[in-house]
Amino acid sequence: MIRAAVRACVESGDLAITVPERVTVERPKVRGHGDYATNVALQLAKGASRPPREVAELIAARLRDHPEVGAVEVAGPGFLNITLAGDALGGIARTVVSAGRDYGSSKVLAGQRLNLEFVSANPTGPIHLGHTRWAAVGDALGRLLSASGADVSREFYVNDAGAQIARFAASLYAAAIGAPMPPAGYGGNYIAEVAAQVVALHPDVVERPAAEAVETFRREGVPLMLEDIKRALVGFGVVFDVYFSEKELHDKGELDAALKRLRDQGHVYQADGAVWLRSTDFGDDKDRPLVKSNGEWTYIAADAAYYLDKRERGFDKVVIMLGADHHGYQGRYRAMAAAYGDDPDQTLEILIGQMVTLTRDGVPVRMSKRAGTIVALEDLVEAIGVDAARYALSRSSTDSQLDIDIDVWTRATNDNPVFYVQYAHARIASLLRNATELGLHRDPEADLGLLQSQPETDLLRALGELPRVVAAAAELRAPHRVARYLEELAGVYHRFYDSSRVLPYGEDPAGPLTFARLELVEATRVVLANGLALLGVSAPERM
RNA sequence: GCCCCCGUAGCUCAGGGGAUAGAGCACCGCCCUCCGGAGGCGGGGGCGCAGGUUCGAAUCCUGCCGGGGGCACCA
Repeated sequence: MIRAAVRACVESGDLAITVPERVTVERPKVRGHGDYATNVALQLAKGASRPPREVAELIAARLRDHPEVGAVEVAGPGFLNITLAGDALGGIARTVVSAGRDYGSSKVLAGQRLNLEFVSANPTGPIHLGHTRWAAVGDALGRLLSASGADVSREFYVNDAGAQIARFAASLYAAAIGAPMPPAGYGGNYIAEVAAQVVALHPDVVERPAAEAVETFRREGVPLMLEDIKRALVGFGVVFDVYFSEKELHDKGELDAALKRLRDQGHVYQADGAVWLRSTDFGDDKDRPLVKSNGEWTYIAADAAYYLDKRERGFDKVVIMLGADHHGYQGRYRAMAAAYGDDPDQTLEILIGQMVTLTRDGVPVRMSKRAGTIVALEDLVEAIGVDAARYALSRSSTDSQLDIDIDVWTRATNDNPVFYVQYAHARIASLLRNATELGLHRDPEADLGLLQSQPETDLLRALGELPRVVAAAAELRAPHRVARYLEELAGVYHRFYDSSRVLPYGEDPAGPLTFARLELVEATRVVLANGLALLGVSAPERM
């Protein structure tokens, strides 16, 4: 709308500039600044060689011709404050209600094929807290990207090959025969549990020669552990499209193919008995080995093959979510992509999430019943429940370290943000139930132009924000924006509710305002439910 | 030494270069004639420090200080 106004100014010769690709529109914080505000005039003033306020006046004149615009004001150094026509604002409620579950979705990312890899916990133990953060954030991001029109595949990379798997198998074997843990073995009760399951499948395994027995524990134990991980994730509401096996990459010869390709492109050399990728040519701070001097593949070699596999499956962009302790990977990963001839800025995106701790009574929780010295997903869920866990993990920027205080997240008061938002939804559901009992049914023809009070228009404006919030959260890979928006919306709704009676008192008849407000309430319910769904958090009818 | 993240109210945290920097908690004072008080209203209180870029900086750049995490032929 604003771009159209600018274009009109340009076409009529009023402004000698090019129409900008996109203009910034925001919802002003201060009420006196209209429903929407934009700073285009300030940005265009220099190019047009005209004072900002003069530019603003020209654009304002065009905007005033728009049917949905009530008033346009030029303010301050050249801001445009736009007030919508009264009935246009009410129309937001109708838009929301008729779109229902789809409200908030868009096509802003249509045409993008994204591979979203997250969690990717080694199948050598339960999912720990850091992975759990990614489970919540990655899943929410997947939902946001899909809602924004992107074609997303959610992927879990299973590191089922290599040294850590050997240690896992050796640990299982040791547990089964009652031997001491091998050096750098895995601890925790789950080792004994998995070992017992393998023994149940192969009662004679402990009688076999050690090498053969360890191989049996590897072959049977890894899938059992992976099933355990999947179960925990499903219980957490997180479903992957693909569990991708590293071992299959090896078995299919994809590492050899990846190495050959890098070698053919001239980025590989021999030194000290190892095979190296000249990653320093592509901005890495040192070269990286692909094959160790003992002939084994390195992890980065498998990553190279995996990246290539994803690209060959047709993904435009490979998104990988990693913990802060892996941030050093970025350089070599980017270098690897560049060595293949890709532009890492276009095809690779590595998201780094900071650490998570769990505290109870102000002291960090460090132990897990089952997982030993790590805190596992199941410990978090047991402590605060799935909804609170997912919400707590999703409501902060992944750039910030996060501490989850069990006391806060189990409290049933509004310093527990998830309750604050869910309560607003439950309260609305209750109100709508009461309306039904009174025989009042929502009227799609209700006169929404009656919604003119401050609390009503504030609520309408807030409801109108969801599509922008969703699109921004998807593009910026920032699901926490949705949570913060929901908290704000819940507050706006509570203020409306407190000031505006919806249902008629006692025996009073329902009037046109009753039906208008019922539509507004239903629209609020839809937005809260949709927002919570994007975070994978339930929207309860009762609490 | 080098790399990444963070530093905003007493606490936990929002804040996509814009107007008077926000929310919850905590503290003080209020609001129940019927829709869930798990609510609402009001009050005090803040951008680590120093430069720079810009019409405009919490936001971008540089340096410093403080906290966390990395820097393997481990994963």
